[in-house]
Amino acid sequence: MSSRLKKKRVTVTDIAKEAGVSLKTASRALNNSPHVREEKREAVLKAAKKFNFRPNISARQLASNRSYVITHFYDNLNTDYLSKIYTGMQQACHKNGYYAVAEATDCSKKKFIQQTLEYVSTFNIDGLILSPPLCDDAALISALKKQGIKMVLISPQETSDEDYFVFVDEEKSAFEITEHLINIGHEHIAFLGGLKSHKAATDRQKGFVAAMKHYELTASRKNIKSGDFTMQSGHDAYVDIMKKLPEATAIFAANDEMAMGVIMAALNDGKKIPEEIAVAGYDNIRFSSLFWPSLTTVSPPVIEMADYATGLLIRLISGETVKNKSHEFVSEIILRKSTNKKQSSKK
Amino acid sequence: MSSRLKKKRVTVTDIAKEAGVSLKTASRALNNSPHVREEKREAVLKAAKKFNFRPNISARQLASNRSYVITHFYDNLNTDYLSKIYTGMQQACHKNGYYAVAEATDCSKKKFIQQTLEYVSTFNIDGLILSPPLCDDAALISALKKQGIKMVLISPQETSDEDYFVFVDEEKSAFEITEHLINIGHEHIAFLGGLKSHKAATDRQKGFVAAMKHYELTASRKNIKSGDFTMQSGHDAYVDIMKKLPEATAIFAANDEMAMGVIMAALNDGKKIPEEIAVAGYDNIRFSSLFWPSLTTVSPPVIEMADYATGLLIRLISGETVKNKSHEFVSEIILRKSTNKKQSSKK
DNA sequence: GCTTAAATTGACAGCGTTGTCATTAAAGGG
DNA sequence: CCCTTTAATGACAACGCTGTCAATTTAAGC
Repeated sequence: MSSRLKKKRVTVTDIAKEAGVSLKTASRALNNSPHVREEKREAVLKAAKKFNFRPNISARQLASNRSYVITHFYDNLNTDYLSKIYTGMQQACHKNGYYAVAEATDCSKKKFIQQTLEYVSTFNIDGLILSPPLCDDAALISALKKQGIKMVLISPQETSDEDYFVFVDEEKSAFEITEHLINIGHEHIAFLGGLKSHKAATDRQKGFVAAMKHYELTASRKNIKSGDFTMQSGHDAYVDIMKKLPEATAIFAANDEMAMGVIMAALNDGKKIPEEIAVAGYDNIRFSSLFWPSLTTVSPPVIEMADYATGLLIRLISGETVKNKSHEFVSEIILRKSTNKKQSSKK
Repeated sequence: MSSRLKKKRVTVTDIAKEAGVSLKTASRALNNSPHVREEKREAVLKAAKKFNFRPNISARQLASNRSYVITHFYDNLNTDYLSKIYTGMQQACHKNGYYAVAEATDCSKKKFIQQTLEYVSTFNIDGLILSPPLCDDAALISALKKQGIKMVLISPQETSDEDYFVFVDEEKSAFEITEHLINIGHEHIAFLGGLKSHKAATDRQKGFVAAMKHYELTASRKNIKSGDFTMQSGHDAYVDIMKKLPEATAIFAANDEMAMGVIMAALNDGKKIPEEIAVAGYDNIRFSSLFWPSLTTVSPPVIEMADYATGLLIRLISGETVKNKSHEFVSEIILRKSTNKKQSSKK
């Protein structure tokens, strides 16, 4: 019974016939070209809907000499972060008929810049998203620029007014989460920073110091330590902090892993969390909500940032001129069990 | 000076001219067609190399009516797992000139099957990779089959000999890691299982029981508990285990998160790890190596599985007939600090 | 060496879009 | 109401590759 007819694809030609216009007019209408009379546009869109028309992406790519592919280059093992970026890219790509691809690189390799350029030209990539640490590789970026390829950077450390980028105000968020600790009654708060070379870490420290000063609490050598972002270093720092500042009742670590190390050391030390020691982190890694006790932390809106960055990139690719070269995002403070006792508000 | 000549693309025609053959012969040589004389093939490949020829993917897609895109559909928030699958897919895709795409779905939605079918036809997807839980959605799979789309499943719970899939022997790995605990001297080992509905969890339990029996140790209600895969449930289970089986010196949890919960509860309980309580997990989530103490666990070769699955899929797409519909993988046992004391080998 | 079968090769027509450019219709100016 | 300008439209040629099928070459058989 089931006659296996080769299912014919619906093409623009079919739509044009149905709508009683030429192929090209149909194409224009479907691509939001301004040079189409309103009534014809409607007829075309109606026909397209009727036939459930989907343009053939390959044909479009071939004819327009664009790939409709945007690639995110990364050199980063934090899959959590990568997935969020990919999700954001997908969101923006879906809206615009683009493809999102993620590509790992190894920027320590000598040939990586050349390989990247080759990749871009082989696949005729329309645009790039670069995340840390690649977004700070001046040599890579200038090589790409020379090729005339569009790109948008996510959270670069150094910003130039030549580049398009998105970023998040780390200092502000650090201020706010410190403020939260102060508001719930803490006065002796220690900060556990990260590597000096990491701009985000120093920004977070600035925010901490600013908040402490604002509330007339001391922020000095005594309550500012630094780690290397690992859980182990968080553990060690706790021991150190308790030695030098035994009156501390709260610790704010510059990333979640160190915060978890702090929590484990504190538990090991017989302290109750959050009753005796409150702990806050930064980043909202996936594990922060699964951890026990769940971790109060700062959640950067990575998905939104990637979505915005990709949308911006697509506009650039389309030849639009965009005035604002950068866009600021604000992180969310996520209150969880590691600081949440009775919420004795002091405010 | 730099005359902005529009960089001309190298096409198959150029290669053909250089090699002194026809367009079609060049095309054949470049596509490993068997019907080309060796000397001509070499000439073509040499010319391609000389001109650094890269085929235009869009043109190929258009002419061959294939998209060269493979999509991984998932409904899973474990970014860690997803990233590994994507990496494996990328590996296989790179080797074969395909694109890898990852697409989130929500299989609780009514319309999700229809949406999936639409997606596949819109983008003319050549093949699909399905991971849990989608790989066990019979309705989805039969709908896709009806469309004639090729797919390979990753770790399905139920296997049919109609489907192509890759899987990993959970029971065996659970046996091995239990054996490891026994080998380093433990006799009273508790198992912390997961949800009954989760086949992997019951397999892991079977492996545990088998190992215990094999070494003539008891595995009964007393030392088999179950949790719900969360860290909190690991914590609670530890308390329970210590009540019912105070002589326990090792705990094997059916996933890493529960294992971490166990560790935290044990530390809180004043126990030293691994000296007084050894803990092993399962899955090797990213955090397992960052955790402190780092976690002994079972690491399923997800990247390799995805690589293999994708390679298989590409062969199916190419029309190859593959006899072995499934392929088994073996997980690696990763020994870390949470069990590693002196390695008092008993064997 | 001749006939037939098999392997190789190439001419050419698409694939479904978009770009170009010439043509036609509408609008505006006097 | 005619002439000029501007907007709208359509014919047709790309885009770079693969599929089809007929033409040609090579190998095989006797």
